[in-house]
Amino acid sequence: MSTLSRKEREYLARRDEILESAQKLFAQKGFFKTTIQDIAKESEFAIATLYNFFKSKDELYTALIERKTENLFKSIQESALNHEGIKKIERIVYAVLDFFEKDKDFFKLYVSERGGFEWDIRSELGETCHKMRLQYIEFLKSVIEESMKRGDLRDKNPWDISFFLSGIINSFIFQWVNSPSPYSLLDKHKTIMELFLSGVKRK
Amino acid sequence: MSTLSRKEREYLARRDEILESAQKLFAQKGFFKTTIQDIAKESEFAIATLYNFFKSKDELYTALIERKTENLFKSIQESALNHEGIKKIERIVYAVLDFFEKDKDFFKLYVSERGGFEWDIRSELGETCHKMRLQYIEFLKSVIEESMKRGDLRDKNPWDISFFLSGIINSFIFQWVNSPSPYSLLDKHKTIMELFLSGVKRK
DNA sequence: ATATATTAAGAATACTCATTCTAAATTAAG
DNA sequence: CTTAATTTAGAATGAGTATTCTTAATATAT
Repeated sequence: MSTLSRKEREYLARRDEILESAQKLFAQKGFFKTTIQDIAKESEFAIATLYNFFKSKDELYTALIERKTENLFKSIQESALNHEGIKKIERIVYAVLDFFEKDKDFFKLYVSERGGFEWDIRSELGETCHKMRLQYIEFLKSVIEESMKRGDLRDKNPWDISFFLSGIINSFIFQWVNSPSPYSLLDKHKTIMELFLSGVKRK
Repeated sequence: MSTLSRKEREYLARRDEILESAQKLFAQKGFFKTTIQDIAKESEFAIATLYNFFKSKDELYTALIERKTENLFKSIQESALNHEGIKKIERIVYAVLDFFEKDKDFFKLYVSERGGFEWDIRSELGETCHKMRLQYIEFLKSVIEESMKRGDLRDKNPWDISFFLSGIINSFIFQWVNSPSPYSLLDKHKTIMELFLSGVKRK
């Protein structure tokens, strides 16, 4: 039995429905071309009702990105527990692929906001996204440094390697999101690790 | 002596000025938050004058992206001439880095449009960008296949390797664009090639 | 120098929304 | 059942801004 009353649970369930509808539309058409009316229709709530849940369109969007980004980081960190060295990196890569495989739409928002190019530098959302992105890269860096200390990886600038790894992952997700023929993203896990570790040169 | 009349040359020069001003603003604030008035002020032309050069804001933006993207591909292809195998790949990577080092603002637009997430699926701009992106990846793929045939690279799915390579390049440019401390992007050329060829695993 | 075409400035137009308001309908609670 | 709160539909409001129009100024060409 939950500690929340039925009313509270229903409130949160409705809020989630709105967020999911909004995400679908934002991923399809982008922030600016998605209207509140679109979201109202998709979620089957009245416009005025949406404003009972969120103060503004911006707040709705921010809530959406923040919630999911937090989930992503939580998954990544959990997946890394109880593993060390290269195995730990492998678990992280798997967790990222798994997360986006289950939530393709979110990837579109995630990369759209990466760097916050569509936002004023001082926008609140830009700040939040930027912070989370740093948090992610910081974590990657710490894991990579650990692996270098263990002697699993060559000694190189750990920042470079973090960007290298996230770059590979993103480009494979990107390819998958845009591919017309559906396949499982997780199938690319092995390929990604192999390329990351050994590159493409013939020995 | 050019084949164009002075008038024509001046016309094109003005057009270029507008495009450069627009690029600066679009890179700073994004497409939707940049107004025609902003562009008029920045370029020091009147609003009505802008409409003598471009039918609409969309057309201006499209012209901008297309022109530069074409330049990028031209540079890449030229740089690859008279080289073979890994050396050829190295020249291509260098050309990309060099291009964006000289035109940081354009990178922001380029990645914002990659995949066209901010656009309706049927938008004309989305189409064009998508075509050019394919053209780029096709070229990369052909060069990589060539290298595999020569025995320089291991035999793998050439699509995967193309995305791998473009992913590495993009992530290093991305890092550079967002970095507060300025450094030369070209300095990363060696690192990129090394990672691409040999990965990070300790031998 | 005069006629023609181009450019400028900014007002006028026309839309598209985000957000708020209103009054009726629905639901929950006592 | 009655009262209070929530939800709804859709109209009203109010910004913002792309695009066009008008008229004056400027440059170009003959």
